[in-house]
Amino acid sequence: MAIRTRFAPSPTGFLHIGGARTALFSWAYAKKHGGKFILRIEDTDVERSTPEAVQAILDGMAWLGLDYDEGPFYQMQRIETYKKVLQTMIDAGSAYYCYSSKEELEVLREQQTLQGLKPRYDGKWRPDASKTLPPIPKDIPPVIRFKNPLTGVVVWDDLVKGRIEIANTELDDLIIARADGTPTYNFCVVVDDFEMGITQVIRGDDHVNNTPRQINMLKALGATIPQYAHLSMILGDDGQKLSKRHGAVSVMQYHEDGYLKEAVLNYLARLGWSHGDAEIFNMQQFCEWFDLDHITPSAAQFNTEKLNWLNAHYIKQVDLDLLAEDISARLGATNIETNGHAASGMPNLIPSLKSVLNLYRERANNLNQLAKDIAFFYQLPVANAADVEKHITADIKPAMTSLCEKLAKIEWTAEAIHAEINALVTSLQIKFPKIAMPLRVMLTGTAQSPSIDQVMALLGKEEALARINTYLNKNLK
RNA sequence: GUCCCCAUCGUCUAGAGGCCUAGGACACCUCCCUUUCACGGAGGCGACCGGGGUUCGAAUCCCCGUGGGGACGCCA
Repeated sequence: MAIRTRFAPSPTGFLHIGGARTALFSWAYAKKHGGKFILRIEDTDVERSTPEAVQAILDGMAWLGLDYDEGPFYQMQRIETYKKVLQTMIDAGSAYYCYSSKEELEVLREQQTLQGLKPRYDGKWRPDASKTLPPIPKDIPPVIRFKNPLTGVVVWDDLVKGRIEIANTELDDLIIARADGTPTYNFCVVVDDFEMGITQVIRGDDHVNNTPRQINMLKALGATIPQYAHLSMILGDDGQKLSKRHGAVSVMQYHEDGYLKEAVLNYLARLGWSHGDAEIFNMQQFCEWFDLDHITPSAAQFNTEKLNWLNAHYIKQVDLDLLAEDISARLGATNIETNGHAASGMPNLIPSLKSVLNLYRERANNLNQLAKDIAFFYQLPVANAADVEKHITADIKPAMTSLCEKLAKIEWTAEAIHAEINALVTSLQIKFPKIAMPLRVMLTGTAQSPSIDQVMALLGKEEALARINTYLNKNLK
């Protein structure tokens, strides 16, 4: 049978890391088996669903490249279908009207909780051959409840957690349509999974408790029961549960925070799933390897350090044109131009972004940091005061002046620059850093950079000498 | 409270009864490289929650604890 999986978020917020991983696993499973991946928006909670949230989810999936074969289907556009099924179930006696008011149910729940019982519907309106139903109140619009079996157990072989067994006595008759006639979550899921021919339901394990109810309804509808795979949750970096109040962020936030989607995908893939010792792999490999057997049933803690490590890897690997495009956008966001125009106060030629990235990508693990680190090529840096004080001292002025004179005459390559500095430190019998460090601070504004000769080569002769002279013209301490 | 789930280095994990003196990765530490900071390379530290079984043999199977989590909505 053809594999059909689905991702079914409710649009009440952005696509967070847990949702993204669920989508990724569902997507990969379909890809692996040559099946279809379906996107379904579960928006039956009209109060909390928003179009912005729908868009945020779509954006998140688009960024990660999680393309779907069918959908997005919106449940609110399928109301007529649900109503038909609802009527069928009432006619068949597998669902019934319930006139218990919200207030009444609340009192019931309170009493049960007080008695240490599991809060549940008492079956007041459940039709039964052996009992007569109370008279129907005029002023209460009824909800529809599913007539859950009273005995027996629901069993399924969870693809990640193994066999799970829940007694029907633990379940009550859940509401499948509200008083206003709109169907509820558990019911819509059942109808949709059935009608959309879903073969594997891969979702968060907060749904484990819904599964027996859904299976019972599926059975009542005469549907084939799909296989279920319940993924455990992802904890925050601090081991705490992720929530709106605590630590949960949109996947798009990772983009803003300087992460490559390749790193996020690879990281997410390894969170709760493994393929032997494989740590670094692309999505094509992932789709080939992916299986449900190697998913850990226990919760996983998010680890930013490891994400950073993967990010560093992919910054080195990613296509240079794409990297330049990304960094250019990040620089542009801070009004730094990189394409041929000189920034204000910096009259000389500027190096190509790609050549700069070629030198700098090796040492970066974050795109924002990378953009920040290379900004000095495109605008005058504001030097770190402590570095200036430490490295640019009056005693280096003669050496620096003489170096500038030499540099002015040479062909501007890293090798030639290096040779000049070397000749200078040799003749003066000083250590290389004695010259390299002040140069670094003068040129880049900081005491950290790649080989200073390579930085200078990229900066260009005029600009490099100009920056050095700015300091030589000052009174140095 | 009731039901369900989970439990290997700090973290992500390998592990399907003997291949385990428990492997890999991130982080951390040391050394090397070096022109600073990184990158990179080589090492190191570091775990089977506890107790009972089953078995010739248990990280692995079973039971009981303990700890953590989830669910108990006219939310999804």
